[in-house]
Amino acid sequence: MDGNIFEKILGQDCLFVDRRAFDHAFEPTRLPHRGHEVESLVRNLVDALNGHIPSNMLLYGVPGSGKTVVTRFVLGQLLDKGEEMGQSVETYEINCRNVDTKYRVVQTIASKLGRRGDTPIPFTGWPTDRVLEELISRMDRAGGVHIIVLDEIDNLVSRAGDGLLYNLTSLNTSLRNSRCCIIGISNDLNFTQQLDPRVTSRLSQEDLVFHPYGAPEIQDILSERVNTGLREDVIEEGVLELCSALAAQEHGDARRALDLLRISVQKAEQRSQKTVDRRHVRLAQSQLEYDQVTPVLKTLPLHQKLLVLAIKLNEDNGMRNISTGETYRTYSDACMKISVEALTPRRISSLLNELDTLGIIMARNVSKGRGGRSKQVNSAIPKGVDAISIMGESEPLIAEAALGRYNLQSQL
DNA sequence: TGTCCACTGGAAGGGAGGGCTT
DNA sequence: AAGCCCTCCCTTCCAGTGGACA
Repeated sequence: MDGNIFEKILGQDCLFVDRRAFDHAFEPTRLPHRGHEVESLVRNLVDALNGHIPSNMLLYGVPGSGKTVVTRFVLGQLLDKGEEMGQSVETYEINCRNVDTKYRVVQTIASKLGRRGDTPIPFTGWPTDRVLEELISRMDRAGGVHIIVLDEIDNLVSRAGDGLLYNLTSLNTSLRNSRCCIIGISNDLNFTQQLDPRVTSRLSQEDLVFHPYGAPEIQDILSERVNTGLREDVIEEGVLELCSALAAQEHGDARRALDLLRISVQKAEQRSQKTVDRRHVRLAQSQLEYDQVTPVLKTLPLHQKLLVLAIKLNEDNGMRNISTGETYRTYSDACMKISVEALTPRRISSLLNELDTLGIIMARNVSKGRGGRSKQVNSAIPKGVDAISIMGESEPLIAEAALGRYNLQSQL
């Protein structure tokens, strides 16, 4: 081969000026169409600078409606101002999708407050109350105002209950030398229904609803990022409109629009084209659908994979709206073929709910009268994903065996 | 109006695995 | 080493449910 293999790509014209402008974690300096929300947060959090305790807040809105980015933006400015004024303000952002138990949330915050010489708090082992006590003493030691942001708080409550929120919202009664404020961010408007009324009244002293972006608003956000992230005149007419319209269909998700645009630009680059047109957006759309599902599938535990396989198998045989019972029969059949003990129907019912939450299947409860009550299950997996992709490349024989095309037992 | 079906989903608890304390 | 605490994954039990049907 002539020359270095990287040279060909390195020499290519790049359409991006700054790729980070399309990152989900990118923090823009302007937040179009979120002025009202920024102001509400600022009006409340300014108390932290005056030495008072800001009200606890709950921010609601569909995914990609700017809740997290607005909160980060405001807290960033708050920290700057606090430093300038010599007011001690600490902020903690916890994503409750990753940190989803009472112990871990408290442990994460307390560890962030740790200093050299402190006993490190283990990931597990201590009684939760002890970690909570440690948190209180470390907060008091640091002093000032502590603002705890619990992103995807609905996820925490559905997994771990509202015990933690009870503790956190009553921290101020135990703190002597510092003050604490909670900002909960939720995708689910009705999640407070799962809470004890006492927790609800303390937590949602102020509610802020982020309405989904409409297509024109998403278009403004995209234009902003195009100016920062791309070369001039790269985007052809109609591209931003299409990205915005597609994302607006998906409940006004601005992140989705940014992903679409970023991948569209990459598609144009891969083809050594100097501009991005609507065909690139269509290509990006189908890649996004594929990419959304396959990494999630790969990380699923074996029984969930088998469950997805069972649903897919039924669908390949022309079935739609498959009942829980039918899904279970196909699943346990597949388990038998690979000599794995099937889980109980109760467990499978829960796993179907989990797969529904992950967006891998669509399940809804229906009653067929005397035919009983059940779920109607359909897969949400794009057509191009086959059994091998579901089971993962490392387990092709298991996939073949589960489909009955290969005898695993003869190999055991 | 009551019965019945095929489940759903809450509650309780077992057991494995991991870590800390005494 | 024993005892304790925590999470995670799972089972078992069972009351509850929506709507067709007799």
